[in-house]
Amino acid sequence: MNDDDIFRALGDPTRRAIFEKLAGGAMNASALREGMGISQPAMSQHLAVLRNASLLREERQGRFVNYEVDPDGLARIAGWLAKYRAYWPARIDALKDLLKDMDQ
Amino acid sequence: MNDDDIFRALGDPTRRAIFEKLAGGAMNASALREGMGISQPAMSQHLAVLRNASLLREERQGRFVNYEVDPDGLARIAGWLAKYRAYWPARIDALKDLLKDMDQ
DNA sequence: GAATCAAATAAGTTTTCGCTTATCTATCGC
DNA sequence: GCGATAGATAAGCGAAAACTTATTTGATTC
Repeated sequence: MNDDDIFRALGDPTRRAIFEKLAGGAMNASALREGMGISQPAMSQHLAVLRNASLLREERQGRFVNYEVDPDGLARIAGWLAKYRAYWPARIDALKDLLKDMDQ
Repeated sequence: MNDDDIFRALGDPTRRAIFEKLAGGAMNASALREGMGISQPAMSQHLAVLRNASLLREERQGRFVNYEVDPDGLARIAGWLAKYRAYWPARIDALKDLLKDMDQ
């Protein structure tokens, strides 16, 4: 797992959509596939890329494999971003939200 | 400019290296090229991709073109990341640093 | 204007990526 | 064990991406 894997994984719009969907709650691969017009192997391959980037974790449950967001990958992005905080404009709503959230 | 352009731009290790270098201070394309074994057109193409993703800004100065980090792209990543803050582990040094920085 | 230098663009080639179909592995219920 | 289902893996193909060399554009200096 490194920055390269992470950014490359997120560079694909389909994978970002998958990640976004999983952020709403854990799900198995078949459930994930619903809605997005994607073949089973394609989904499996995307999941492997995301998992390999520490953006997802898998947990086998019988015949199904449940996927969920892995905070490690996100933390890594946050770390990368933190290196450039000198450049962030002072007033970004997202950051203010973040501050509020972390402050309590 | 959208998330797609941004993540795709950062998906390439050479471009991340260019960005990292510029984060240390504005620089023209030739200066950037020093150290990294990259041809002039390749650099120019990479810069175009980064600029197109709002990660860099250019400013022509006579015969040279000075490049610098554009906060817009970074803000966009921060925004993307903020959507998933529910998943961030509470104790990440990078985030604590960030908090300290923003708090004053 | 001519020569020079920084950078962008054009065109072509090679490598990488995302997809497909086909097959394999693992777990279930009978 | 057998058939069915969830998911992973293999192999191959077409499109996109990153590079190359060659050329062009723009600004400088003489």
